[in-house]
Amino acid sequence: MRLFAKNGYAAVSMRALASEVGVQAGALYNYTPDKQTLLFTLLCAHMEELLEAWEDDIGLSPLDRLRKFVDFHIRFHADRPDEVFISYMELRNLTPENFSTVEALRRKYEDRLEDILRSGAATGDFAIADTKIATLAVIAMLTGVNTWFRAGGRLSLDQVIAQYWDMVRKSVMSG
Amino acid sequence: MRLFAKNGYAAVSMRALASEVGVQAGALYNYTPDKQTLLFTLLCAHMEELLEAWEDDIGLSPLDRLRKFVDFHIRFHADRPDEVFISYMELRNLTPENFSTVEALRRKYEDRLEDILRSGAATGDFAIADTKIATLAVIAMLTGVNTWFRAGGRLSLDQVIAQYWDMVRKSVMSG
DNA sequence: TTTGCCTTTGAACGGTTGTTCAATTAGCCT
DNA sequence: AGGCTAATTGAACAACCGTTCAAAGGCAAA
Repeated sequence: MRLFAKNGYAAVSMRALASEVGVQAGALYNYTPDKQTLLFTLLCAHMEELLEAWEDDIGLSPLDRLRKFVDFHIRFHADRPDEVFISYMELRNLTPENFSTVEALRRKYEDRLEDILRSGAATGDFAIADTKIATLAVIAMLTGVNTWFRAGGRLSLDQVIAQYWDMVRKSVMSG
Repeated sequence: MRLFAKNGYAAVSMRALASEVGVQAGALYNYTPDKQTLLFTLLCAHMEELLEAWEDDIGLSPLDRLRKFVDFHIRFHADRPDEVFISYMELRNLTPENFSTVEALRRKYEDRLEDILRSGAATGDFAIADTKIATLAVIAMLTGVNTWFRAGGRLSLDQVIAQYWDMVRKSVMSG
């Protein structure tokens, strides 16, 4: 993960991966059939961990569910910068079938957010023209945190989350 | 641009680039000292075109300036999917010096938006806790359009811009 | 201590990489 | 037509790529 994130999948050789774990290149083939499958496995594991970690609470109001989602998404992604970076940058290095699998997992995650936005739109708590677009807009905004946030910087993660929540909340609210 | 966007910088050989323009690999070295500089030149040109294309109008209200920015950003980026893709994905393939140069251009562009947000915050039109964060949040949200928008899809670009403008406007507005 | 199995090595495979360069070609000026 | 310059070729370079595999090594059970 570290090597892929820093240098890119194509630029990391099996020999470099092997030397990172103190082994010769050939030995890696006891653990993965090829390099492509290794990337696929890493991306799948990350997406499944993401899906498993998110727990919705449909007893809450749409607004509270959304707040919880924003908090969860930023925290989960901030904890895993390498995994997030790879799963956005290296999708094109997957075979078409593997890409479809990972993309389906991502869409499944997006659906979690769209559910919240739809329910809020239904109750009139939210004013959203198109929930699919709003979903993608919010996720892009939240995931963007990873491109600049560094622990120990000017702002704490809590402060960052507070402001993002403020913006997300207003962006979907009616009135 | 097309090849880099589709396959990634590292996966495109000089021979592939040459054959795309109907020439042998050696001939490319009359136009670039090396592959790395070619990428750098492309990224620089794109960022400079972006900066040159944006024209602010400080005579307008902060809200109108922001509306104009949203419209401009989405349109400019939707017109250049390859360039945008590359300039987000291939930054790590630049040497440190080249990376700094491109990053400086990007920051310069972000400053254009932050100027607007700051002026709106100063007049009280906007309610923004931290203009730097708001800048990055808005740009991430707008640039995200490129990951899914395709001309001829369910929504026209005008419709997309309208909804993004609605969300951006609300996210920075007071009240 | 020996057996048997699983892991690792290290060399080798054919192919591709970015880059260089002498030799050739192309195109324009006189 | 001849001559000069600039562009292009095609071969060559050393280095590295993902992957394979016979040989060697490590280690627990008998």
